[in-house]
Amino acid sequence: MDKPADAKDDTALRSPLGTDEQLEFGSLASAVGFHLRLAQNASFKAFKRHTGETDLRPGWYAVLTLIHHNPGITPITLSRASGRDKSTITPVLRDLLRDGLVRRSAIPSDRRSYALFLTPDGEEKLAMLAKSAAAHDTELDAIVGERKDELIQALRRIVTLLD
Amino acid sequence: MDKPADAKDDTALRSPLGTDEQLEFGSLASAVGFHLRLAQNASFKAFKRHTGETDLRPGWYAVLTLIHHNPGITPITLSRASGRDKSTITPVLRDLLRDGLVRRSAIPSDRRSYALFLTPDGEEKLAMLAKSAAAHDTELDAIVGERKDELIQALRRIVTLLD
DNA sequence: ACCAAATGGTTTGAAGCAAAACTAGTTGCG
DNA sequence: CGCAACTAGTTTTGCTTCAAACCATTTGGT
Repeated sequence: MDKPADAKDDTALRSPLGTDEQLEFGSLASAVGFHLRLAQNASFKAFKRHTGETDLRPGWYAVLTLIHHNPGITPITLSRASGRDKSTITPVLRDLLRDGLVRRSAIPSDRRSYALFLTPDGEEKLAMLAKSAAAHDTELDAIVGERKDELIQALRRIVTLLD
Repeated sequence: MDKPADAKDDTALRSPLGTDEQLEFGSLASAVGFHLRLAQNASFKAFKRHTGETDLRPGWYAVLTLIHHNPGITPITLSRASGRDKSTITPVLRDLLRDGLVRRSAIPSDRRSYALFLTPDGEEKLAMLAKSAAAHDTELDAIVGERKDELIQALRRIVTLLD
C-alpha cells in the first residue's frame, strides 16, 4: 500500500477532488474483482434499460430459459445453474407458479423435490423476454467484439476455479 | 429461441435432471452478462472467504482505498468511482465516521459537500484489510494469468461504453 | 440581482440476495 | 432393520443495493 497523494492536507485547502478526472485508484486499478463488480453492475443496469417496459423481474429470464432448455429440472439444480442460493429461487418460482408461467410435477423417486416445466404461457412469455434480452446481448457483443469467446472463457475459469 | 430438449415429457418420466452435468444453457451460454454475473458472484464469495475473519464489510475496502489515494474526495465522487449509488455511500460513511476510521472537513467553496480523509486508525485498518484483499487478488491473478490486462481492459470497456 | 435548474447529500421504501434454522425425505453404514 | 448423516426445499433474518422523494446549496441565464 503506497502513500496517499497528499497526506498532510488536513483542512482541505486543495481542490476537493470534485472532478473525476484525476482520480487515483491505487491497488484497485489492477484488481480483477473490482472491475468485475463495476462491469457486472453496468451490464445489469443496461439490461434493465432494455427490459424496463416489460415487467421482467431480474431473476425471471435466466430461470425461464433454464427450465425451457432443461424441462424437468429441479429447483436445487436450477439454483446451482443460475448461480444463486436455493433460498433465492423459492420466491421466484412462487411468483412464476402463481402467474401460470411454470408448472411442477412430483418426482416419484424423490418426494422431497419436484420437476419444473414451462406452461404454454411461460413459453410465450419467454419468447417475449428473449427479444429484449437479445437486444442487450447484441449491445454487449458489439462492445467485446471478437474477443467475446476469450472473455467468456476467462469468466468461466474464474467461476469454476474459485469453487 | 430453440425448442426444449424434451417438450412433451409432461409427467417427469425421464430422470429429473438432478445431476448438473448434462445441463443445457441455451442462449445463456453465450450471454456475456450472464457469465459476468456468475464470475462476479464467485469473486465476491471468494473475497469474503479471505476476509471472513476480519470484520470487513463488503463496501468498506474500496471506500477506504479510494479515500486513501484521494484525500479530500467528496462522497459523490466516491460513489461514482466505486460504482455505487450515492445513497449507498451514506450509511457506509456513517459507520466509518462512527468508528473513527474516516474524518471529514468542510469545503469552504461548497457548503453542501465535505472532504474525506482517513484517520491514523483508518490507515491502520486499511493496511490490515489490504493484506486480506491482496490474497484474493493473488488468487484471481493466478486464474486469469497473463491475460489479466486484456481482461481488465475488456471489463473497463463494458463499463464506459454502457454509460 | 433574481429565479429556475442543476447538484450534493440524506432519508425512506422496496427488491434481491445469502446464511442460518427448520422440516421432510433419502441414503448409507452398522 | 435402524439410526446417523446428508439432501431438497421453505422460512426467517439481516445486509446491500438502487430509485425516488426531499432539503440545502450552487450555478446559469436573463
